[in-house]
Amino acid sequence: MIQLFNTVYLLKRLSKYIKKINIKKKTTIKDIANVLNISAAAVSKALNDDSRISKKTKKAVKQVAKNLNYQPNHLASALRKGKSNLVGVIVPRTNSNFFSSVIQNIEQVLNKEGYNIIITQSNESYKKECDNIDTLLFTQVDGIIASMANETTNLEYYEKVKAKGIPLILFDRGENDLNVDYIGINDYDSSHVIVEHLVNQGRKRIAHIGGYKRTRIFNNRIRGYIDALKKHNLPLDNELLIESSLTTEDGKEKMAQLLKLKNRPDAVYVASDYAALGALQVLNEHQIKIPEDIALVGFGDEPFTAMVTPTISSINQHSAEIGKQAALTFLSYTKKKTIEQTLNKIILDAELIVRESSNIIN
Amino acid sequence: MIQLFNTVYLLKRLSKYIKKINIKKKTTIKDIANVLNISAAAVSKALNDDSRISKKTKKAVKQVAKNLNYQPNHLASALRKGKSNLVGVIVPRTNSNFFSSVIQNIEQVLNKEGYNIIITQSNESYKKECDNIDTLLFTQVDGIIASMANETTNLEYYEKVKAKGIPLILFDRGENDLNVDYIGINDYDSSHVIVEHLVNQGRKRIAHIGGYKRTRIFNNRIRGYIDALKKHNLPLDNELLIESSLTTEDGKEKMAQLLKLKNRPDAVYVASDYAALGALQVLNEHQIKIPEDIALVGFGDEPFTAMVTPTISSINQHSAEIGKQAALTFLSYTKKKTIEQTLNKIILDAELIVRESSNIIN
DNA sequence: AACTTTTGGTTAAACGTTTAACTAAAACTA
DNA sequence: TAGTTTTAGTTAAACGTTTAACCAAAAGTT
Repeated sequence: MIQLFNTVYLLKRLSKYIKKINIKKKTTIKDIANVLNISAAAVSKALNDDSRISKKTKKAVKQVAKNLNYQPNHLASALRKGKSNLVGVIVPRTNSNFFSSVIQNIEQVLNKEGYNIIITQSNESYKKECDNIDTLLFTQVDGIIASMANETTNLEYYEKVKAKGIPLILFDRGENDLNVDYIGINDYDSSHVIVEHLVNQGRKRIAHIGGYKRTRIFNNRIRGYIDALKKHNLPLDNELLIESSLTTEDGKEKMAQLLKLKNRPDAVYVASDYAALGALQVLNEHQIKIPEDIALVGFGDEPFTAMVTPTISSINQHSAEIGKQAALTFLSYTKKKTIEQTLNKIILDAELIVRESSNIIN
Repeated sequence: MIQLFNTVYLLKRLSKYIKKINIKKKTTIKDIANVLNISAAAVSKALNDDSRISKKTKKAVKQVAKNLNYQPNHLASALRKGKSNLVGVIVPRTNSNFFSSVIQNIEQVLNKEGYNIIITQSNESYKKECDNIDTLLFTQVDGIIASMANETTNLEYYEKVKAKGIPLILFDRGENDLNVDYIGINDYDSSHVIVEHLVNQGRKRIAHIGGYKRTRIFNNRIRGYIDALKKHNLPLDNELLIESSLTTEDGKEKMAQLLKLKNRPDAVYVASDYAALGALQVLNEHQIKIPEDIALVGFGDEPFTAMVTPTISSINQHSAEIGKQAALTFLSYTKKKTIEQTLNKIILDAELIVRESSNIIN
C-alpha cells in the first residue's frame, strides 16, 4: 500500500486499466479513481485543488488523468453546480466590424475567468431575437449580453430573462425601460461633436439621415442634431431630417432624395457608416465634389470608411472598450449571491475621426 | 381521480403548487409531475411525445408546463443522452464577410435540426486554435466545423478530435492529411479562370501575390497560376510570384515591391481581397491607372471590392453553399451509429466577378 | 496518557433528465 | 372464460460531477 503511488507500480496498474477500459470511449473521474484505488470524490477534489487532498495524491491524480487522456465532462459539473460557465451574446449581425470587435473583447475578458461565449445573430429580426433568447436559456447560460435588433420594441422576452434571475447586459442598442446594465457611447454628444465640426468647416445647411426614432440611440442622435443646430443658430429645416433603415441601399435612396431638393444641403451627417457609403456612391455618381460641394460624415468608424474614395469621416464607437466593460459588468454579478439589476449606464465619450469627406479647410 | 385533469380542478392544484414552489427558482419535470400526480418519467415522455402516453395526459402536461413556465434543463438531458446538441465552429475571424456568411448558413441548417452552434475565433493563431478546440471538447460539442488558422501546420490537436470520435468537418482552409470531410472551392481552377481572363484582356506580364505555400489552398492557387501561365505560353518570372501573409498591410508592401521592378507587371492577381485592397491603395497613391496600366484581381468577393474606387474584380467563394454543405455533412454523421471518417471532399466551382479593376476591353 | 486538532480522505446524496424493464388494468381473442 | 395483447403508465437506475457530512489515523497538546 505504501508503494501505491510508486511510478513503476502505477504504470502497471495503469496499463492494465487501459486495456480494460479500451472499449468504452471516454475517461471519467471514476476511471482515475479505480487506477489509484481512491474514491471518485477524492479525484474530483484533487483535480480542483481542494485543500483536503495531499500533494502526493494530487500529483498522482493529475498524472493518471493525463495518461488516460481525461477530459472533464462539463455537462455533469455544470448540472451539479447549477452553472454552465457559458455566456450568451446576441448581436444583430457579426459581419460588421463594430460587433465583431465587441465580441472579440467580451471573449477575451470572459475566457480568462473560465467562461465561454455562445454567439447568436438576430439579423435585425425580432422573431429571430426571441428564438435566440430561448436557445440561450435552453443552453442554461449564466448570463446574456445583447444588442437589440432594430425591430425590437416589445420587451417581454427580455423581461423573461430578467425574471429568471439571469444577468442581462445591453450594449449599443439598449432600452432604459428594462432597467438593466447598459454600455454605450454618448450618442447625443456625438451629434454635437459632428455638427460643431461641420460648422467649423463653414457649413450652413446640415442634413441628417438618421435611424428610426423608436430606437433609443438613433433618437438620441436626432435630438443631439437638433439641439446642436439650435446651439449654433442654424434653423432646423424639416426636409433635411430624414428617418432611414440605415442600410447601404437606403442610404442611396435618402441621399438621392436630398439631392432633389431645390435648396440642397452643404453637409450630410449619416447615422451609420453603411448608409453613408450608399450616400457616397450617389454623390460620386452625380459627380458632386466631396467635401467641397457636400461634406459627409458617417458613424461607426467601420474599416471601409478609410478604404473608399474619398475616405469618410466617422465616429469611433470604442467597440473594444464596450466589449470589455460589458464582460466586466457580467463578471461583477458572478461574485454576488443575489442578482438585483437596476438601470446602470456606462457611457463612453465618442471620438470623431476626420477624414477627406469633411475636411475642407486645411 | 377521474376528474383529475378537469380544468377547474387542475387550476386549483396548480395555484396551490405555485405558492409552494415560489421560493425555488426553476421549474423541473418533477414539479409538473407533482401537480398532476403522475411520475416524472411520464412527464418526460409526454413532453417528448412518446407513444406510450395518452393524448389526454400529454395535453395536461403541456398545459401545466406552460403555466409553470417550464424550461427544460438542457444540461441534464444532454448528460443523460450523452449528446449536447451543440456544434463547435472555429474560424480565423468572424469579421470577414466570407466567414460570417458561412457561419450564418451553418447556423440556419443546424438550427432546424435542433442543434445550436458555438462560434470561436482563432485570430489566425495556432495557440488560440488549440485553446478553442479544448474549449469545444470541454463543452461536449457533438461535432466541430473548422477552417484552420494560417499558422497551423501541426495537426495533433485535430487528431485528438478525431480520436474522440467527434465528427470533424473542415472548410476553406483544410488539410488532406487529416482524412476528414472537406468543403471548399476549386482553388487551382480559380487561378486558371483568373489568368485566362487577364490574358483575354491582353495582359502579358501577370504577377501573383499569393499566400503561404504551406497552406494548401494557397499552394493550389499558386500551382494553378503557374500552370495557367504555361498553358498560355507565358514565361514564369520568379520576381512576379510573391508569398505574402495577405493582410491589407502586407498587400501594400508586396505591391510596392512589384512597382520597384525594372520590368513591371501589367496585371496582378492577389490571393485575398484584403491584400488586394492594400495593393489598390498603393497603385492609387502612385497614380497608376487601373486597369489600363496595371489590372488587378482579388479573391473572395468581399463586399468592399464593390465599394472602393475602382471596384475590384474578384472570385466568389460561394460562402453560403459552403456553410450549408458543411452543416449537412455534419448532420449525415448524426444519423450513423459508428463514426468512421475518411477524406471526403466537396469541391465547388468558383466564379469570377469582373469589375472595373480588370475590365479593359469593353 | 488522555484529550483535541489536523490531515486526508470516504460515503452518499444530489443536480434534472432519460430510458430499460416492469406492471396493472383494459381491451381484445378464440 | 381464460388467455393474450395493448395501453398507459411506474420504478429505478444511469449520465459524470460536486459537496455536505462523516470518520479514522496521525499529530499535537496538556
